Amino acid sequence: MIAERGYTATSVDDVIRGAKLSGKSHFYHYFRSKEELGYEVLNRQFERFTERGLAILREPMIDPLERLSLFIDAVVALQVERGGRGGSPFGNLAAELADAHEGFRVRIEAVFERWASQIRSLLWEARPQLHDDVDAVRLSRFIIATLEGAVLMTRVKRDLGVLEGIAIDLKRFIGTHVRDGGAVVAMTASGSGTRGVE
Amino acid sequence: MIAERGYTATSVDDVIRGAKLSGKSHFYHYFRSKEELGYEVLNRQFERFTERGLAILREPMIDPLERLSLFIDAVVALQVERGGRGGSPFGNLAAELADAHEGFRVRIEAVFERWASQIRSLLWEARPQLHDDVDAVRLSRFIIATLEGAVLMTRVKRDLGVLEGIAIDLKRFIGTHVRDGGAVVAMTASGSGTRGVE
DNA sequence: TGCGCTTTGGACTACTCAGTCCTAGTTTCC
DNA sequence: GGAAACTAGGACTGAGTAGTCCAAAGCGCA
Repeated sequence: MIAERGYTATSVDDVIRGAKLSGKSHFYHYFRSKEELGYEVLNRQFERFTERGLAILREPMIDPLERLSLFIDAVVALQVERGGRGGSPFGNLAAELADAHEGFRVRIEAVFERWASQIRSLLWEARPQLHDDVDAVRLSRFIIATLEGAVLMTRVKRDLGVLEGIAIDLKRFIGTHVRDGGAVVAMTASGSGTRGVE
Repeated sequence: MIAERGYTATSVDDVIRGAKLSGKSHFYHYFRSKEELGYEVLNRQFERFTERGLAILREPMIDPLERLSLFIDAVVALQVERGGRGGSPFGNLAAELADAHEGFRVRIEAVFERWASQIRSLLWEARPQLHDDVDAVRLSRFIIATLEGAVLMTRVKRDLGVLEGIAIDLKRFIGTHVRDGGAVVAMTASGSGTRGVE
């Protein structure tokens, strides 16, 4: 509920009704405040994202750049599953609370940082295939920002084709960092296939 | 206030206090509802953005790709002005209301569409300098999504260097769409210069 | 049997929210 | 002069908000 409707717009009573609890006392038996619930939700969202998304970045048997491509596909797939609604739980909370609530801000910052560090170490692993001047810090931020922005635009336009198109361009951009050895074509090869129906 | 704190988090009473009005009646003399105020705010934000941002895309005396680079610089500068706080008024409202409030959703969609169409026509103008396979629709969406995502990440990390770095990469990506004629270096040349202090 | 955790259910506080209604004085402009 | 628009100020409704408090069950386990 928080991921879809936002933190402020989700009342404790809504949560209680949604979870079919008996009343306030039941809720406050487990959470000291709504804030604490929000933190816990953010934690669990990140855990889920770690399992279903970031895990791909660490697959040891697959070529790192291929993994990165698969990860981008996974982000697209996750969004398709939800029908393009809801968007990114991190991006949503960030937009809502980054300026207003320092507690959330630092936690969301940590989420992005852990995400970025996963990409950085993948990039480090792929370094023999990449140009020497590739800035892993900058590129990892670029990838995250573009994906977050893409998910947001997709939600506004209600068109999953937006996300798919941006994913293709993002892969292409990553491909420009790859040495032109001839053998490496991982990035440009695997598009996500189906285009959204307009 | 709405751009900074969000629509839901900004109460009508806050607005009245901020504008030093005498009371509710004064406010409701001009706006039928809070919703209508929100629409008007969105309109004005877009007008301001049109004047101070999108105008650059239409400058007739400057090379189109150079204009695009300058526009990206302007987005960065606008964010620097605000100290990285507040983020994009469109992105914020989008994240907050895209799923919950159809009236805002369509209006924000229209904003992004008008923005994208400006970039598309610039790309059309620059077409002699670009590769034949450049997809203007997709590229325009990519640029907007990346900028929106970058502004959001910058706000979370409280580091303007994030936005500046992404802006550089974005220009570089646009540069990969340019024909290698030798003369065209507009994109890679003008970085925004200063790096943020970490 | 008895202790402690969990569940149930509701009453209650103090506050904020958008929006309405009413009255009265002040500009502005035709 | 007079109508219409604007400013001022406050009382009020009805609904929702986070959070507290209390009392009585149900529960598992030693």
